[in-house]
Amino acid sequence: MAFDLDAKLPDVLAGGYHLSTQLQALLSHPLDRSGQEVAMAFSQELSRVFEVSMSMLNSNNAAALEVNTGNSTGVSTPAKDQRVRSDSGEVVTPSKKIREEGVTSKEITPSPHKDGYQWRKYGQKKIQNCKFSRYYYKCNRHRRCLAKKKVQQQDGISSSSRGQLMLPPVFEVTYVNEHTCHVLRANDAAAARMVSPRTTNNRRHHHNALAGIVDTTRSAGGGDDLPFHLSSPDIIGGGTEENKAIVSCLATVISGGAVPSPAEWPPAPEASAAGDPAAFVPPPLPAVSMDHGGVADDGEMMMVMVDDTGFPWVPSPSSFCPIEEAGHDQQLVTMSSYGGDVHMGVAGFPDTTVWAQHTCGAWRRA
DNA sequence: CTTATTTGACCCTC
DNA sequence: GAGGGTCAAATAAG
Repeated sequence: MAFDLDAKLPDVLAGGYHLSTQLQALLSHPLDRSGQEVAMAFSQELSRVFEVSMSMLNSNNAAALEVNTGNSTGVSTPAKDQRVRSDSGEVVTPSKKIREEGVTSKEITPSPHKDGYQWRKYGQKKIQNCKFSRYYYKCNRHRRCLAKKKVQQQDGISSSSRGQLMLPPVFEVTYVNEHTCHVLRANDAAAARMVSPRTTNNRRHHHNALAGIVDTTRSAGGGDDLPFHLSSPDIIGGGTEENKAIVSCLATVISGGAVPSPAEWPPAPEASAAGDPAAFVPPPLPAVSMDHGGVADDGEMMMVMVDDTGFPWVPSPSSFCPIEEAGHDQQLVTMSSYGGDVHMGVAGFPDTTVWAQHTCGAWRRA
């Protein structure tokens, strides 16, 4: 497959899809030597498709995407989003509604809704010279999350010019603003705990946290309306002693510091409850680092951690649950990935002694 | 009843 | 006035 220098990304991807289909057909029955060679050739071409696509995306997003705005001129996104100077000299974008927003990324995808977030549609607009309407979505994980996205089905690439093949619809997804929902939700969880630190609800959450289940129930107490802003990462400190303790616990774990040996660990709560004397075996320390963390101006705790793959972790809604056991008021913090299906628990005493941490959704015992 | 979606109206910029 | 983005009342769905 030769790559036309003027090729548009959707065309390159369409070609890749075509190759993939042919390769699948080829692999559907046993291959002789020549068949293997053909399959290898297809595979190499597919690799090139990915290389070229990545290159186009990385080198020049606007030009590479050739966002089809309908005029088919091949001209990249107009200067609408370019910043200009206002009368006061302030650098702003022309549109008031876009002034405080920024396009964070664009992508071409056949599945515009599978990005790990929950979105609420708030508008639909027929765009001039576009065959398909444009859809507008806001992040639905938190009412005050600023993230939005626009989804525009691409014209003219639902069927291949290369012939017989009918391709699935392809969408251009434009993401606007970074997600703030993870921080807002962390704040909600902390606020809920501050409001009612010893309720049966918390006990239920405690159980869920131990089981690695993310309770997606909205936090009570009108947390959505709490004032919040993320300060710089150096804000650790301040706030309640409890919050300080939790932050300190996490910092200890993250830094790989004074974690007790397994022999020093107390039994897992559920092991105690079940009368099971089995040892509580900790998993290896995950390679994580504190990205943001500390106590906000209003005294609420927050944190965002990033693991060695750059994946962010945030406190789940079931975080910060007290464990009243053996006379200790232990704190359990469950960190949750955005996907909600992988968890890491960090627990400790208010005296900042970290006694356990865990990955992969459940407290594991030998 | 609550939540999500639809869709016409409105706002803003060019 | 055109065009794109957002709002919000009406409607649908669970």
